Amino acid sequence: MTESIGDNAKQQLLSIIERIENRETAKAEIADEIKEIYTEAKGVGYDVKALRTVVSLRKQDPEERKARETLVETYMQALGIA
Amino acid sequence: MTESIGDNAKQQLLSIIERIENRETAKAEIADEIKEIYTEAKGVGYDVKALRTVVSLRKQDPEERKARETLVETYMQALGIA
Amino acid sequence: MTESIGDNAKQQLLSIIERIENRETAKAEIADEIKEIYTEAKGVGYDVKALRTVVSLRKQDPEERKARETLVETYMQALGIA
Amino acid sequence: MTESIGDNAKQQLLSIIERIENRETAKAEIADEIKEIYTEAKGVGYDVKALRTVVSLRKQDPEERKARETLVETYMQALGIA
DNA sequence: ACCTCGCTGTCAATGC
DNA sequence: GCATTGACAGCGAGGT
Repeated sequence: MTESIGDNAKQQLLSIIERIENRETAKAEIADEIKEIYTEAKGVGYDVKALRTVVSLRKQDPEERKARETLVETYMQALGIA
Repeated sequence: MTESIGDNAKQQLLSIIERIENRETAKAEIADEIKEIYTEAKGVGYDVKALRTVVSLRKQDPEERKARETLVETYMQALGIA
Repeated sequence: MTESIGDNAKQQLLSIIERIENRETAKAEIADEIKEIYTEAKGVGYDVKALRTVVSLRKQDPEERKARETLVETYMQALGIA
Repeated sequence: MTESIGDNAKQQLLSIIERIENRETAKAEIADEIKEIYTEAKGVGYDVKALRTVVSLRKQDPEERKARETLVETYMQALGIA
């Protein structure tokens, strides 16, 4: 026997770790790209925070969104806040 | 010499750590209380997520809030979303 | 009947919101105190990040901690990292 | 004039938003892949939490890591914790 | 169905 | 003052 179970285990572990690291690198790169787009947008006059809100709103189901918005307004009015 | 510098240092470090832990415990208790209030509110029919939104809105400066809201709407309309 | 259901509901909602805000204020104060302690410690030469690690380690169950640490070391050695 | 400034602005905004959404989608897909790898590893007997720790440790600069670790141990020993 | 835990996004603090 | 980094809270998934 030229190869022990231990070696196989090591290979397997290494493979798992490297696959994860590989994907994490890719993810980090994309995160950077997103950041760059926001920075660029800011450079031409957009409000980054508002843009983030827009992106977030577009992600949500319109029905759900409307429903919750109404509820929030109801609560706000009950508290005497326009 | 009955007391070394090391002992003083240990005492100082211990004091720091214990003060931090003491405050963290207090903080965690309050966090639990907040959670309980939300749970209780949910029990009598309130929508927790909407309540959180209300609390969050009340925290913000009304002027700022209004301004950003307007901006978001402008963006949304430009995108053809009511 | 001098009071409508609506008024009761308003009172209830206001009570909930105010209780939450009250606790959140208390929580924020404690968070500030914790921050101050770290700042003070930094001022007398402690490494804040290391202190945070110590606080975090002390929070964990020693048994659990030891077990996981061993496992991590096993993995690290399999990967050829001391 | 067949095209107003407003239209250009709309196009620009739409472009920004779509580019962001596009990258966010890609990022979410990768995050899913990472999750899958962990799940798979768990299926063949690995401790997911320990794996995460390993990945995290490998990310850090060895020098820095060693230095801070030493500091943490110093503090721990001063507190009488092995 | 609850509850814990990890992930993500937000916010504030710090360094350049 | 801006950009980066780290702490923190909210959200969602998965396990019990």
